[in-house]
Amino acid sequence: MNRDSRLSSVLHVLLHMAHSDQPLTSGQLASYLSTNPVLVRRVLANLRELGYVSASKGHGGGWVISCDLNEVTLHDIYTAVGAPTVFAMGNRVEHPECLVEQAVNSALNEAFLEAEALLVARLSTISLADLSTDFNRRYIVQHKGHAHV
Amino acid sequence: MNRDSRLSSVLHVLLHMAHSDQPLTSGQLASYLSTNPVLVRRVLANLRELGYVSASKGHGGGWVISCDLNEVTLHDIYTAVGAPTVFAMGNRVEHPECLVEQAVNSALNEAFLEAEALLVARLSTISLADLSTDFNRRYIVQHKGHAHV
DNA sequence: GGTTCATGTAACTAACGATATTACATTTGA
DNA sequence: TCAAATGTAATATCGTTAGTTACATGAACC
Repeated sequence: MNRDSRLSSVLHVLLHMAHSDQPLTSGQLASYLSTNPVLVRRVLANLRELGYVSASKGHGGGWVISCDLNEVTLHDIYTAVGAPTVFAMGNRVEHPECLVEQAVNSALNEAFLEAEALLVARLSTISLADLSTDFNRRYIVQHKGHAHV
Repeated sequence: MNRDSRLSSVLHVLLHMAHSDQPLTSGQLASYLSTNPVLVRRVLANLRELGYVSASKGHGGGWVISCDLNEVTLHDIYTAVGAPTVFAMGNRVEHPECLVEQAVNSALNEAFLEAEALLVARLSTISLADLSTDFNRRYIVQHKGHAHV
C-alpha cells in the first residue's frame, strides 16, 4: 500500500523552519525531504491558509512559522493537511440489509474507532514545541553539550 | 487511498459459512460480497493453509469452517490474511542522520505503535463465536423472537 | 467412463491515490 | 529590468488492491 507521508513530511519541514533564523525556500525544504519543491509548496499551502506558516515571494523569500509552537499540536497539523485516512483497512461496500455484514462491521468499526481515538488523543498532547525540545536534546547529545540556538 | 478490505471480507464469508449447514461454494460466497469467486478462493486459501476452513471439490463441494469458533479471534484472522498494513500514514524514507527527522519520527512512531497495540488487543478479545452470537441477536430482533438455527 | 461442478492457481487488466514532474503565471526585491 | 521565489494547473509515474480470464485438477453423479 502507498502510505500517506504528508503529516510526517510537513512536521519535518516545520521543525527545520523552527530552527532557522531566516525564511527557507521550498527548494531548501524539498532537499531536506529528498523530494520536489512543488510538493512542499502544495502541502504547506494548507498550513498557510490556517495561519500556521507564511510565505513571501521574491529575493530572500521563503517560508517562516507564524504561530506559537506551544499552541499548535500534532493533531492540529494532521487536521491542517486534510485529516488523511488513518487506516489502510476498511469495510467493503455496505450492504445494510445483510445481518452478517452488520455484525462484522459493528465489531470492526468499534475496534478501529477506539484505536483512532487513542491516536488522536496522543497527537493532541504533543505540541510543536515538544518536538523542538526533543530535537534540541538530540542536538546537545550529539554535539556533547553545546546547545543549538 | 485504496483500503484493504480482506479482513472484513473474510469475516463476512466466515460468518455465512458458520450459519450454513452445508458447504458454500466460492460463487455463493462471492455473491454475498458482490465480488468475484476467484477473490474468495484466493483469500480463503490463506485460512485453509492454517486449518481454519477446508474446501472440497466436485458436486456438493465448497467451503466449511473446520475450527472451533470459540478458539479463533479476529486477530488470528487478521494474521491469517497476511497482517495487512494497519495505517494509511507513515514516515517518509528514513534519513537516519537528520536529527529533525529523528525527533519527528520518534513522536509519530510512538503514537502509531500505541494505537496499533490497542487495535490488536481489541481484535484479540473478539472470537468468531462472539460475531456469531451478535449475528443471532440481530436475527432474533429482526424476526421478532424466532431464533436462527 | 464421461459429464458436470467445484477448487487451485497463474497471468493479466483495471482502478485508485499518493507522489513526482513540467510548465508557466505572478509577485517581490535588488 | 532581471532574477528569485511562490501559486497552481495539468500530467505522468508508481505501487497496491481489486477484478478478470483462462485453464488444469479433482470429485461426485449418471
